[in-house]
Amino acid sequence: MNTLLYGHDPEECIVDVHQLDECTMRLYTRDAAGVHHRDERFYPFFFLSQRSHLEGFQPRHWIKELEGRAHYRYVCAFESWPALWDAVRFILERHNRTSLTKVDHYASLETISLTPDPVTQYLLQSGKTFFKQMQFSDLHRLQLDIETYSPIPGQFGRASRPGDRIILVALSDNRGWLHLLDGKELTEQQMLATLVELIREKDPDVIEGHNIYEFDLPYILKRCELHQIPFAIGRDGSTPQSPFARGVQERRSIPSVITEVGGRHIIDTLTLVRNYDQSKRNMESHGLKYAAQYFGIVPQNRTYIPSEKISWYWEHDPEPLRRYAMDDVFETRGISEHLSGTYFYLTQMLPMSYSTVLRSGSATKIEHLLLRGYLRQRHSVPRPGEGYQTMGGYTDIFAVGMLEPILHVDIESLYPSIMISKAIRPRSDVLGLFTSLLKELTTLRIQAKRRMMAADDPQEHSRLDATQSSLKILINSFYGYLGYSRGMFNDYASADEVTRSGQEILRQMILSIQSKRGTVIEVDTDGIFFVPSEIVRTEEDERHLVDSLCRELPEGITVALEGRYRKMLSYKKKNYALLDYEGNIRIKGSALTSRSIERFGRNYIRTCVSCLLNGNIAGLHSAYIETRELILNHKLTIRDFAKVESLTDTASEYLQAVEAGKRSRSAAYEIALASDKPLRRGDRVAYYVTGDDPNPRSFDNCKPAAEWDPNFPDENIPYYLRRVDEYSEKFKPFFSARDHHRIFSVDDLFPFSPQEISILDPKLSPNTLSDKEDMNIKTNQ
DNA sequence: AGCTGTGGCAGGGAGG
DNA sequence: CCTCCCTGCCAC
Repeated sequence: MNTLLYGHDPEECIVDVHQLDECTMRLYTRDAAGVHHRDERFYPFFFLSQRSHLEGFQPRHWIKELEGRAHYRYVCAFESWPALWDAVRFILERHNRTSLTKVDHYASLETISLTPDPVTQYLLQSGKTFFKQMQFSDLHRLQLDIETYSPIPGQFGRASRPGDRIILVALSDNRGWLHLLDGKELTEQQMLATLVELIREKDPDVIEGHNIYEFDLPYILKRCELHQIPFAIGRDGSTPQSPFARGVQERRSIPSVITEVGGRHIIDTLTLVRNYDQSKRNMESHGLKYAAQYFGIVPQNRTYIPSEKISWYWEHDPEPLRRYAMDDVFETRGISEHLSGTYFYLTQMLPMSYSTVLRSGSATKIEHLLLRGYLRQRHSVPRPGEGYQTMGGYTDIFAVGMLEPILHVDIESLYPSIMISKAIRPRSDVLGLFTSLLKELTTLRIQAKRRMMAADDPQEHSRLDATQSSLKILINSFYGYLGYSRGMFNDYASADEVTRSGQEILRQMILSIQSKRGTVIEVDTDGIFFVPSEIVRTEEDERHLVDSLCRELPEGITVALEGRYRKMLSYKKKNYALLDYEGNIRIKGSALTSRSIERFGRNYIRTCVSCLLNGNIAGLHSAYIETRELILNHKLTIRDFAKVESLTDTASEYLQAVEAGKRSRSAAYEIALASDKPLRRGDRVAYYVTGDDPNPRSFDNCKPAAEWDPNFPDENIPYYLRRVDEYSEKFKPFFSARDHHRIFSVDDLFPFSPQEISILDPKLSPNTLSDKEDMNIKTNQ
């Protein structure tokens, strides 16, 4: 089983048609009654996107249409290996190809691409790029950034406009090399040719850039095309490719993302930042400048130039622009240094390329591990099961208000621990790889963590930290995979069993804390916030408490003290704020902190929460008054009151849903549709509300944020004042109705005085946990 | 095209 | 007013 984890070398991957005989399958058939029958014979097989590829092919074969498959719709199974080879030759001749090479590993069971793919082939042939036995610091990484010019004032350079061009190419690498190709000295053709030369000469393993997939590379490629210069930067002399540049996408003209080049890896630091923020969720933007500030890697005397002024600077004062470009690549390197190590080490464990590891989700990674095991053992794989998961984590709230002091305990790796200790796994995993993989990875992680603690060398320490955190990501994905509707090995009943056990353990721990005179405040899935009994005074006492909680839980389940806090503001389930002993405040939950709340609202709520946690009643009232004043006097700018929403649907999906009455019109979509830019999935739209109706239908009283003019501010003042009152409503549970009204209202004849106003005692749920459960049972009946 | 899960809160629109 | 439904965002 060990060998499963040391992947990504040629013999572990089904890379080309010569290894096809590693692939076998069982056929499953469904009869009229819907009952599945398993055909006991094994067949050689491959997968096809179109049945027509085999039209006219004589030898006996089965073609079955797959359900729920995106690219490849048919599986073809042959009774014998010679029949398979006949079919392969037949297809090759029909399509005038000399070789078949598969492209991506997700598809390793279902795909033989008819597109020769030198990129992947080269990646797989070049031992260096497997990263086996390599350390992150051994990688030669090169950072690249281009600046573009447009003769039209205030416009960005566009790759396809002949008058526009690339004016600067900034390069750096992790060995300290910095280089600038300058359009004042070189023509664009010369720059592009030199760029190719430089990359080939430097021979990096990895090329990095911020938004390099969707901006720098496509731009460079387009310019190269115009000048008829091959952008042959691959180690095999190939040009960058999109892994999806195959039939279907080309016809639909979906812009393909460039992610692969022969023998090297292309890494977009924008993807790194997005992935990072997906788990942290506290970044304001994913742009290079903000991210560099966020990670504290801004060079001294950093030059900033707004993008619409680039052309002006180039014409009038190019020197700052050169410094700006160099600062960009320097920051790109810093971000990659910070975030890519984890993916690098993951690539050593998964049968995927570096950039695929970066761009794929966690369930895909688990599936690849399982698939590799099945392929090696020449065993058939199941199809995804139908059904749905019915259960999740247990969440509850037992107290609302201000509480102190606070302990936060959490069960370590709850779901993985349950799956290991109860050997919960997909029933379709007949080889039993799921549990052994999970155990193996957990053991490796514990070892890595132990060695990390012991490591003196800071570099060794950070390497081990990256390793263990990448293992953690994998380990935590096993549970999600069970309930994944498209997972070949999914098993909803097993997923329910995991969550059911989790709920049971958490309830047990709540009772345990209550029996020790602790006041439980809020619980969520695997963690509990509570006020310990008064006899728990020292940190020593706290440790004892945690130890005794641990002893009362089942074997294999451990509890850790996750944090200790001075005060907690408990608002609703999954919504609370914490004040630690250093005076820092952490706010959690979509009701209190959310991107969909306007910035002024977030600031206002944060100020109020801070005042509450610090017992500053006067501060609440002045925050209310000041926020109102800002709105009334047009002191806010568009960045403060614009609402930013992201769009999940395409234009046609939205319009259809509205037409069908399935959803109502929404301001964000209407704004996006009205603009001249095409609406894309995931676009973020910033808009504000206009008019003077405090309760407007926002979709016909809204304007794009970009159209707001500070000289003629037309934001809807009554509406935004109403928002302040709505936000103030959130603090109702903390005061008597009278006090709340006094704090959150404008001064009348008598000026506001915080005297005699006090924060209410917390409202404890009158019932114990067991009462609550009784109630639930009653209401269910 | 890609694609781990459930639970929970808030806001907006539509219709009573 | 209220309720229902939908979406977006967030916690874990």
